[in-house]
Formats: sequence, C-alpha cells, structure tokens
Amino acid sequence: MTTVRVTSGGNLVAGVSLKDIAKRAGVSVATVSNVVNGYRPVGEATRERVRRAIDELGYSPNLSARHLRGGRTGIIALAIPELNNPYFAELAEATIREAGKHGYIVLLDHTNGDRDKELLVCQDFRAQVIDGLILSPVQLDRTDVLNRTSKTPMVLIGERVYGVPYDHIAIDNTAASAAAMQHLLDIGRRRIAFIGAQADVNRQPAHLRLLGYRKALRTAGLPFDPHLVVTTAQFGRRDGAAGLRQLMTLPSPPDAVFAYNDLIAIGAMHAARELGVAVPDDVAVVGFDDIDEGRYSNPTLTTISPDKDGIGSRAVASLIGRLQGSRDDRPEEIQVPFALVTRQSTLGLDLVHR
Amino acid sequence: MTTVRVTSGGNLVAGVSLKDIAKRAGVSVATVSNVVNGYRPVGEATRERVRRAIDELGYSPNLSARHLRGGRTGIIALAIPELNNPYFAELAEATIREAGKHGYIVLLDHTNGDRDKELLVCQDFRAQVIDGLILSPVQLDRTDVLNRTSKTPMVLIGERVYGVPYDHIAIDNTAASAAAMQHLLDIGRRRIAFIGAQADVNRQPAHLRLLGYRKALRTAGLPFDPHLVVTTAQFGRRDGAAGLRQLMTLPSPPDAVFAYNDLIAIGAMHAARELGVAVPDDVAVVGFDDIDEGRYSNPTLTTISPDKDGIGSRAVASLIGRLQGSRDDRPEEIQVPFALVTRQSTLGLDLVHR
DNA sequence: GTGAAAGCGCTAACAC
DNA sequence: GTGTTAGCGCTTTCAC
Repeated sequence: MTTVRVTSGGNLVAGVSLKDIAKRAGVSVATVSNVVNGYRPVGEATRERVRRAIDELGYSPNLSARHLRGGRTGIIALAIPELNNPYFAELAEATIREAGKHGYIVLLDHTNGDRDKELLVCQDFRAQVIDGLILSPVQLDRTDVLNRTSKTPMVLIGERVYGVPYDHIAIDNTAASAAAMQHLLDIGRRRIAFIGAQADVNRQPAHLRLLGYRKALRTAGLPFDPHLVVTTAQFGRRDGAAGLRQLMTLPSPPDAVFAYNDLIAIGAMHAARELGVAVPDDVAVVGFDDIDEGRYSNPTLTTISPDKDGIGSRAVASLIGRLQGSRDDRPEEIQVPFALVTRQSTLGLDLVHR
Repeated sequence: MTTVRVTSGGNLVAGVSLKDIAKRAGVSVATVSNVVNGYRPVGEATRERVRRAIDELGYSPNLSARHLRGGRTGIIALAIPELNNPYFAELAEATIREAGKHGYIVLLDHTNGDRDKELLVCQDFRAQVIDGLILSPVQLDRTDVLNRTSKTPMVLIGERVYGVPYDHIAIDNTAASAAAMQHLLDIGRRRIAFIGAQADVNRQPAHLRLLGYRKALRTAGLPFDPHLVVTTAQFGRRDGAAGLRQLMTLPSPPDAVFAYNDLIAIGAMHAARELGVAVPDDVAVVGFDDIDEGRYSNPTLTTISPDKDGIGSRAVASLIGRLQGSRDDRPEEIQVPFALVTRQSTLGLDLVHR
C-alpha cells in the first residue's frame, strides 16, 4: 500500500514505507527494517528479495518516524555570529562536511554577535529540534554559560569562555597572539595598536587575544598605552576602518596594528590607503583567521592561521561523542594547531614574485 | 507522565509531551494541541490553565512527531556550489532568515560546482528528508533538469538553466552584462576580455553572462576575439589570477576585463599587481555579485550588484508557495533588480575620499 | 530466522 | 468547547 496523501494544496505526496516493501517482498516489516539497518541477521534469500523490492519501489527511510521512535532528530545546530564572515563560512563548511559523515544534518543559527540571541541559543530555544549544539559565543561570559539549564549537549568553539563544564575547541589564542606580536616586534615595531576590543569591558573583562597583546608588550618591556587599544562594536571591515582612522588622529600614531581578525585588518588597510598611510612602511598590519581574502588583498595580509577544518571536525566529533555516550568523561579543552603566515602587510613587497 | 528515556550512552533525555501538559492542566491532549496551534477555539479559563502548565513544565513540540503526522519535515535544502564564496554565504544567510520566518529550517548542501553532485541533489537524494529544494546549478543543463523525476518541489536560482518547468529566480543576467560592458565602453575600453567561461563548451554552449558579453561587443560594433575569452575550471580568485596571466601573454593584451564574478575579478587584480599591470590604467576590471570584499579591495571593485536578499526571499516564497499549494500556477521566471556599482577598478582614484 | 504488535508525540476526524 | 482515538513510519521486544 503506497501511501498517497493529498496536501492542503492538492499536491500528491507519495511515500514508500517499510510496509510497502514488506508486502512486495512477502515478509514482515521487522525483516525489512533489519535488512535496512542490519541490527539482526537476515537469511540470504529473504535479504535478496527485500533488496529487490527496495530497488523497485525506491524506498528511503522516513527520518521523522525514525527520529520520533529513537527520541532524537539527527540535527545538530551550529550557532555562529554570521555566515558573512568568511572565517565562519569556512568553519561552517567544515562542520557540515564532518557532521554529514556521521549522518547528522547541520542547522545554522546566526547570533549576529548579539548577546540576547546568544543567550537564547544557549538556553536551547531549539529544544526538541536539535540533538546537540556547537556554539561560538562572542558576548557570553562565564556566568552566562554556567547558568545554562538545558540538558542538550553543547560544545563551545572560539576564544572566549573558559572554565565551564563543556568541551571547548580552539587554538591557543594567547600563544597565537604572542606569535603575532613577536613578529611585529621582530620587524622593529614598537608602537603597536590593537583593534577589536570588546565594548562592554566590565562584563567581559578580557578576551584572550587582547590578553595576549598586553602580555606580549609586557614581555618585550614596552609600555601599555590604552589609547592604542580600539574598541569596536562589531568585527567587520567597517569597524577596522573606523579603528584605524581613530588611531591616526593620535598625537603619536602607531607603527603597527594587531587586529582582532582579518576583516578588521582589511578594513584598517582600506582606511590607511584613504589616509595615505603606507602599509607596511608606516603601519604594519597583522590579522587573525587566515581567510582567503587576505591572500589576495593588496597588500596581502600577514595573519594567524588556525586549523579551521580541525576545529570543525573536532567540535563535531566531541559533540557526537557526547550524544552517543561514547564520550562521557569530563569536559575538555581541546587545542588545535595554528600557524603564523607572514605576507606583505608586514614584510612589504619582498615577498612578491617570491 | 514525563518521559524519561535513557540513551545508549546513559544520558537522560527528558521530553515534555502534550500528554504531560494535558494531565497537569486536567484537560485532553486535543485541547492542549488546540491551545498550542490555535486551530480550534478554546475557552478562556481552560486556555489559561493550559498556558500555565506549559510554562511550568517547559513544553516545546516534538517536531519529528509533528512532521511524521503531517507528512512533511519542515526542512528545505539550499544547494549551492560552496559557502566559501561570499556571494553564496550572503545568499544563504538571506535564505535562512526568510525560511525561518515561515517556520522552515534550511539544510545547506554543497555541490562544489560538481556535475555529479548537482545531479544527485537534483534527483533528490534527500528524499524523505526535505520538503523542497532551492538549487543553484553551475553545471546542469536544460536536459539534465528536464530529466528530473523526483516529485519534490524545486526552485532554481542563478543564471544558467532556462525553459524548464520550475520557478527560476534571478536577475536579468543579459541586461546586467550589457550594463557592465557598456560601462567599460563608456570609459573608452575597446579590447575587453571575459574571464570565467565554462570548460565544457559543448554541453553548456553558453551562459548568459558570456552571451551578454558577446552581444554587447556586437552592439558596439567590436570584433569578437576568442583569445580574449578565458575558460576557467572553477570560479575562485585563483582562477581569475590564472586568467589574467594568460591574457597578458597575448601579443595584444586586453585593456579591460569583464569577470564572471567578483572572486575572479579580485584574483585578476591580484595577478595584475604581480605583473606590474596597473588597474584601471592598463586594464580596467568589472566583477559581478557585489560581495563585501570588493568594497574594501585595493582598488575597490566595480561590479554588478544583484539583489541577494530579493533572490533569497523570492526563492523561499516561491518554494513554500508550492509546498503549501498556494502557488500552483505554472512555473515562472522571476526577475529581481540589479545595479551597476562603479568603483576604482574602472574609474581610478577619482572616487577616493568620497 | 522471522513475525506480530506496542508505542514514540502529534493532528484531525469524529463524537458529544 | 472539549474529549477520544486512529494512525503517520519506524524500531524493538517478545514470541515462535
């Protein structure tokens, strides 16, 4: 019996079910299910008949039914600020790919870096829809995460929240910042600015990239000048441009910029051009993320290159481990590798033509 | 009765069901369902009691059950070449946003512009998982689409396949190409190259942007020189760079490039820089897509700006219309607006500081 | 090795 | 305005 339902609009919806296959093959639905899933052995002849029926009728399992029965949905959410940031687009692609390998579908949620939206996601407003959550928080602090009551497994990525009972996958942001700063020091820069600090400094006293910046200054015996730290509302090119313009009005402007991410760095370089400030001669620029854009920008962008595929796949692996119970030890900080990639924005044209 | 299930891994999965609410509020499940969905009127007092029970117990509907019952999944797929192309990332964001408004979840599928993968998607390898499909084909031709047998509603976006029985949402690519070409002609260019033609010219005899290019040449009374048309394997920055290098080896190189998209244009500008070719003085460049990157590139990029939000929202609207039967007229070509945005890559620094 | 049947949570048809 | 119940397709327990 092929179910033919007529939707409200009069469209025909045909679904081939286990029952249809069972009837066609002259066996019970349980047997068909066992052929499909392989949970129990099935006789060779029977299996063959079922296979043929499946081929002929074109069966594919109904996920809603399977999930209803199994108490899960097969969907995990990836909550990121925005897809429009190439870093997150690349990360999303890696995550989707990896989740697909495990039979999971990825639902993308955008927080726009908005605190309320992040809280919503964290409190599991997708309850009953998703089996688990990978969250890249921008605004949430430790307390917010500790206050979470939802039982939906969650994995955190990115550089902010620490000391919470969730797996956390990221590169060593402090070490990465140190590497970026050391590079700027190595090429002789001494007045190094940071663009991309958080607005609400009280609630979010520090993030690791900024911490790394300050620490590197200290290590180098350089003074910390608060005027050289630019707070931005968002993390886009526009913010980077505004940041650099602001820095250039200082009585004693910087000779280098360490940007929170590549987009900010690219915005800063754009503004520098408009102001007639030469990169890297007047101001050297280092970004963070290694998005493709920075390989083709003019000048090309020196940056920290995190292992995005690694973050995506480790996050998925951790989450699915929790979902399936194969991972029930206590939460872990998982670090993936990074590299400093030096290009024209710090080294100048030396690199061209290689 | 709160269902508490223990997963294979020993995790507790608590689900609050309609039944739980019904018991708590002392009503039937039907009444609770009606309060939740509003299909039938419910008495004020009853409604209030149910509401409270829902609040207290924290009910949220089980989508799998709902969808099993309703014969649909609430999921639509958006199949695009890759998220890594900012154009598609922006489009995806718009699509997700719009679908969310209608209560649909978007599943992103990547084809990588691979013909086999596109065919797979088109043949509905997600049968039973998705209710409908928005496809942006790169390789499929008319016949491929006509051969489709799946009954899952589909909407096409992009500039390729025409004359098929599916809604198709796009800008007027021929007109847009004409506008881009006219601009290059207006600034005095006469040897205009095209980068980003399709490799398999036989199967895919022409795409609209290339057609628009040729047509514009004809209209302007300029000769068509096949050497000025560069075929690329993909549509990335790398392909644009290779394309420009190839063009510059010609005995008589172009004085302008019309690129299939912004990424190719940006790659071309990158290669120009390496070769010491000045943009726009030696070669003017026009792209297509208006991705953010082009607003901050050096030089900034003249481009065709399609209404991405419009494409996303119209595609979702069309598809959902088909799904719900509110749209059962015959397939339509739906055009959304576009604009030519002129920047430094054709006008030079005239534009800077404003 | 195979079958019968319960039941996951929900909506809607049918009663009252 | 409210309650009862069948059944969506599946997995799994219990029989044989």
